[in-house]
Amino acid sequence: MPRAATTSDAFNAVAEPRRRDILNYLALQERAVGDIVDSLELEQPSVSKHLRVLRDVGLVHVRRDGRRMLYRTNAEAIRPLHEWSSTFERLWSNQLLRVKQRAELKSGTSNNSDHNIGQPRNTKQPKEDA
Amino acid sequence: MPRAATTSDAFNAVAEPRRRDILNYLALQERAVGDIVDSLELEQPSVSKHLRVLRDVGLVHVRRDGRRMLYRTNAEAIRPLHEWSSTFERLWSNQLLRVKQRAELKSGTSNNSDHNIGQPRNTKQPKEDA
DNA sequence: TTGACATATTCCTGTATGGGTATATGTTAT
DNA sequence: ATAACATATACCCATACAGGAATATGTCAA
Repeated sequence: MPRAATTSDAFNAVAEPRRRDILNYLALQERAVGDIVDSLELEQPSVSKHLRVLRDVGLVHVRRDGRRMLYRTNAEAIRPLHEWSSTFERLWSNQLLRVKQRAELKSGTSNNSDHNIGQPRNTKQPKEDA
Repeated sequence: MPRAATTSDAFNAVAEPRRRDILNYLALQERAVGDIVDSLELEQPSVSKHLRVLRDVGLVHVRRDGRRMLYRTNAEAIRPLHEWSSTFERLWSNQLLRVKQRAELKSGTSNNSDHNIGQPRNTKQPKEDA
């Protein structure tokens, strides 16, 4: 099986840098395709294709204005991504803290006691190691 | 050109659901490959391959323990993802707010005044529309 | 209707997957 | 040295890109 479709979810859609650029660009104002082409310096067909993907995943909204199509980022659709990454937020604080502590007191006192993100499905806790 | 390599950055690496599962699993404790295999119910070679990708992107740390390899999530490497998605945080609040406002007062008073994420490169502002 | 303008879609192609299976590499125990 | 255990790599394959070029679709203007 190849990689999952870019249209399968926000994670896959956003993996492409140009699409992130587009989302940034469309975050505050709705814009016409031509504006994206000019501003991001991409080929028009390329932009249309990227927009197609973003649209399929719900990352952008579209509206017709005469002959133009106005796109705008749908921030809501980015939330899952943000929430998933937030799961690790406190971890990197801890990790930095740990490094600090190790540097200050040169004794090996490890503190391990975070929260939920542990076992996903089976919850089949092996030995343990830290 | 096909899609960018999964090892090109965290965004691409994390696009694969199994890899996110693995990162979740390795978030709190370092674990041996076999434990991941058992817990996530994946084939061993598959897990090794995913770990290879995660390792190349710096999303996990490895350490040898006898014949076992102990992996652990490197939360730091997830930050870029979190920061990018955070850019849109206030937007979805605003969008929800807007919907609310529209529902309450049925007059069309749009408020547009966010922050930076607008033009990426050229800064070629078209008309305006909200 | 015809043409200009704006955007979308189609076709073609090289390539990097991810899964499955088999096998190589590395480490410990006997 | 040999076998068992733990992981990593190598192969093979079907597939979904993403870019480029050409063309189709849709809308407004004259």
